[in-house]
Amino acid sequence: MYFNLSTRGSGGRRATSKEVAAEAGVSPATVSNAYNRPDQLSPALRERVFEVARRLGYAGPDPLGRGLRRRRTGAVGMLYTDRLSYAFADPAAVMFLEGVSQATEEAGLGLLLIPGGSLGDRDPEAVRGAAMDGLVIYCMAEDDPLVEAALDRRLPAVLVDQPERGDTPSVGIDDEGAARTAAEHLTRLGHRRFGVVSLKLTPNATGGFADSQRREYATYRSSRSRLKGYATAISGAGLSPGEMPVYECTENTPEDGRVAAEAILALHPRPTALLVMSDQLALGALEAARRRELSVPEGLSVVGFDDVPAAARAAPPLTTVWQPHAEKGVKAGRLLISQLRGEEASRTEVLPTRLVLRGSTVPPAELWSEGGWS
Amino acid sequence: MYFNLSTRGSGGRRATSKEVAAEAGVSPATVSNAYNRPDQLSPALRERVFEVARRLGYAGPDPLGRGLRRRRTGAVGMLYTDRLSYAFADPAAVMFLEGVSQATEEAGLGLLLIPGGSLGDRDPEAVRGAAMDGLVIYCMAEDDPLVEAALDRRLPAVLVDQPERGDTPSVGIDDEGAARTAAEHLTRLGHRRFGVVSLKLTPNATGGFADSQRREYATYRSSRSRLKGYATAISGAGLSPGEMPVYECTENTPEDGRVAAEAILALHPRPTALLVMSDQLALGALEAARRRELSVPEGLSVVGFDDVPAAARAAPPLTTVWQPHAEKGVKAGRLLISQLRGEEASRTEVLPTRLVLRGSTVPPAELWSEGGWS
DNA sequence: CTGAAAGCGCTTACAG
DNA sequence: CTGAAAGCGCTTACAG
Repeated sequence: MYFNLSTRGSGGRRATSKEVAAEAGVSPATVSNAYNRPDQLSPALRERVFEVARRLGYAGPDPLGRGLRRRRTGAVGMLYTDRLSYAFADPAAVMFLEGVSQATEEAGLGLLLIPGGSLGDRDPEAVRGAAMDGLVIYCMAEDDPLVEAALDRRLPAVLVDQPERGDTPSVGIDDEGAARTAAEHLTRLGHRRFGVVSLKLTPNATGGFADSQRREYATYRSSRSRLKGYATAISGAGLSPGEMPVYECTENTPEDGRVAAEAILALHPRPTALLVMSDQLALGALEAARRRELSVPEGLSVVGFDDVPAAARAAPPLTTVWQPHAEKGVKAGRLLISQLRGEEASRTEVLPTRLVLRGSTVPPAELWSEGGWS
Repeated sequence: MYFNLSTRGSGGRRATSKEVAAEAGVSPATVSNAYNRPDQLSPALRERVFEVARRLGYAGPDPLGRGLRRRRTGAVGMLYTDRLSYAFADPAAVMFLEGVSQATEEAGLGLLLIPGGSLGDRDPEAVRGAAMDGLVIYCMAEDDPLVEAALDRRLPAVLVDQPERGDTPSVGIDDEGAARTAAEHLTRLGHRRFGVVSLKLTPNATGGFADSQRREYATYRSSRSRLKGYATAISGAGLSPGEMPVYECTENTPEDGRVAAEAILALHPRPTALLVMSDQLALGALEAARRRELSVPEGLSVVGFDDVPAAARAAPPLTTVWQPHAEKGVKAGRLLISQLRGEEASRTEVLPTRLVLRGSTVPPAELWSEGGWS
């Protein structure tokens, strides 16, 4: 035995297939065959190879050597908008990941979460250096340099909730249509004064009211499309969307939603309805109303987006736009896997959404006294 | 230009550093230096190399080639109890992952989620073949073959919520003590008849009431320790823990918790208090009580475990054992990273827990009529 | 500041 | 059923 058999990582040097071969008196090819093509050698010889491997502490072919030779890694990557750790704080992203992981696990693939660096300086090093066979690009800003870097890898890829790019397959929803439906629900109830609690419009968002130029040039497609959908509904009701206050949040958390809603509710005249781009934010908006002792829905209607589990359990239960997060993940994963298998994948999948009516929306109080709705 | 410049993955063959070198009229070492050691060549030459690289569609050193040569991948692995996709459905696991990803992202490392295969036949292939520099082993059964396979890799590793093994560092909580405290809270309130809604005791659990042997030989340490803690408290109150019904769930979901609680609440005499091993399960227990029109806490006390966000928002708010999930993840991640850096890591970290008293526990109804507690 | 050589650990035709 | 040879793409001393 000519090497160190320490029991733990850092210290211990692992045996190689070559060493196992030498010790077993066979060629490296035979060791490889023992692991990869059992039919290529006698069971007895195979057992002998394994026996020697066990003795030398050889745990099977090194993934890097094998990967280099075979030109694949057995893992797919995942690129997310924000710092990775934020993804786990966002229920919608978690459901999406659940779907992706279901697809990759079915295929026996690992799922590599790629670090994006801090938001200020997105560092493309990690995406350039990630060992993966393909990747899912989720919710990134159109001008995020990481998208460029990722696409430059020329790996099979799937874009999710992003604009099409080249011939890369994509999956998403009709954000604009869904947002329009949500806003139309409110205009039909008779609301005339709206406020929008918005997700980030650009990666470097600082938060606060967004002017019309900022709204127009949002680089997150979902945010831009939803804004457009809200505006279309407002215009359709004969109102002017330009005057509608849009407060931009920097994080998709109830805290940010609360702050945004507080700012909007301090306006005069006060909006009677809030269009909120996510349920996480909407949960915060409910809290803001509570703090102002403004009851929802009587004094304020709120409509969210996503239909995360907490939406139904909120007080009051939230009217919101349902979208199939997990299914989106499964679809994205499968689309990627079929590319890995060399199958021709469909180009674009647009998944359905649905407005879910719950307890957070009613006609505005003004109409009650007019007797128009009672 | 002597090769194919397709824009998408599957089809396009990527250029190699060798080809870039040839085209630029330099050696491969110089190309490597352009990417890895800018100080080793003139800015002008470096720019020329990049220019050629761009033209040929070379996106930087291939991670596999580089990884093999450098003997590291830039990613750490994560092994989870169950199918990967279940992890995303478990809020406690998600918070743990949030912590791990925070630590890995700080270090610029990827996080590779390793597929475990279906539960019936755990397939160690993926853990043998995963390209990673180290790994976190989270909540696995003691006899899960994947743990063996993972440790055989002799990579730096951290065990979480699992028994110590060799000199691998570990992080966890005092499950037994925390469970005892939870149960003592109920015995002190005067409860005498308990039921336990248990997490899985072994990987192949089929669900249902668990006899004493099964309880004793549970291979999930957390489950076994919590059972022991409950039993110690019960004994301490002069009662016999052996008679206490323990219903084992197969998944950590509200649905499973509901089914378990329904089975326990159908017993005669009916327990006045439920010791539940997770908040997810406890949420289901609340639902079971609701369906029986048994009000909590008046007719039934319930104490959970984990203190996930939904626990505080439940009706009634859940008395439960808080534990620092995210911090556990951060600690595990950092412990792993310090090993990767060759630093000597501490062996074991036991994080604090705390019983959080909320609205789901009161003295048993029997005592009220006796006037002992009013 | 640049290049030639060796080698990271493996697998795959191919020849026997 | 087994082995010798080539090579996957890169980086690192080392020599100049």
